[in-house]
Amino acid sequence: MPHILHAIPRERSVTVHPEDVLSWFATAERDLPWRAGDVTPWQILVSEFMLQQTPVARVLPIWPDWVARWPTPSATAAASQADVLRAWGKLGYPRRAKRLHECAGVIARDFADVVPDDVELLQQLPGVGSYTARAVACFAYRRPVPVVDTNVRRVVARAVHGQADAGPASAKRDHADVSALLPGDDQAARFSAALMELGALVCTARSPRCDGCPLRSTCRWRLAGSPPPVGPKRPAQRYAGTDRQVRGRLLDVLRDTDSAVSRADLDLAWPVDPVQRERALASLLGDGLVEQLADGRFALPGQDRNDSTASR
DNA sequence: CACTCGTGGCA
DNA sequence: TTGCCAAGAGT
Repeated sequence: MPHILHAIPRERSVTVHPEDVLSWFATAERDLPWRAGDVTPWQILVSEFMLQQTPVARVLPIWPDWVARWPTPSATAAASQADVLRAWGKLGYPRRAKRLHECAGVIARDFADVVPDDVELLQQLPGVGSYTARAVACFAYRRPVPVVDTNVRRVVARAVHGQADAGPASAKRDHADVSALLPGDDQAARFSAALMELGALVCTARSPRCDGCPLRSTCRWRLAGSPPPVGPKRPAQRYAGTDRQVRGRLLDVLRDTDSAVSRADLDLAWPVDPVQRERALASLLGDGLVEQLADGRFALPGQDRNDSTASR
């Protein structure tokens, strides 16, 4: 008997008991609007697009208005890209808004306006990667697939591997890690939501609240004395002065007006460095987030331009 | 694999 | 103040 036990590698012994996480979740779950019972798969997909690299608090004021205005893929696809970009506002990474618009068109045209429930099909949609495909399959269709986001990877890194933070993402290993924890029955989907919630509320990147953690008695990282992260940390990404900031400024000008704007108007948005400004504008045109009209002015793609200032 | 791509809040 | 970070995807 002891012989068998000793043959089990430490890494693989159980440190996460699903029932502990689920009972914690029952009391700690946030009342997020996209978790309500009458929310459709499409509306859940919209929330996942918005939540890609964007905090919940910033999505909260945008999502309800968005899904009320465009409740289905076909309704979304029928909107102009300009209206979509304006409704997206300052959520950031506006290419997501464009991909969401494209995604709506594909679902409306190729899937009869019904969001697929299969991970492989979902992942072929524009803007839908491994995480989002699994999140929709799980949260919208209750499929028992592993859902691995940055929160889950951090919880697993700590509780299972005893490391302060997760290393670089590795789809195969990450999915295997979570699959090993998933309760095999109809609790799997709820468990995935609970694991994400635990990472978001308790097992946070900075100053985790271990006192309130349902895993505190078995967490390998805690049992090891909460050692600091090992290895080199990636240099923090800058924003001030980057092309991304310039793109943001240019797009901000175009979102704020119903009419097309001249190149001189765009110059005002980033006067200091014309070379960088032109590079940013070119990249926005290349991304299809901005278009240039025949008269040389610029506008969000597909917007109505019946403005009286148009030169004839 | 490494890099780009927004934005704002918080320690 | 500045650095860190937030339900990633695409190239």
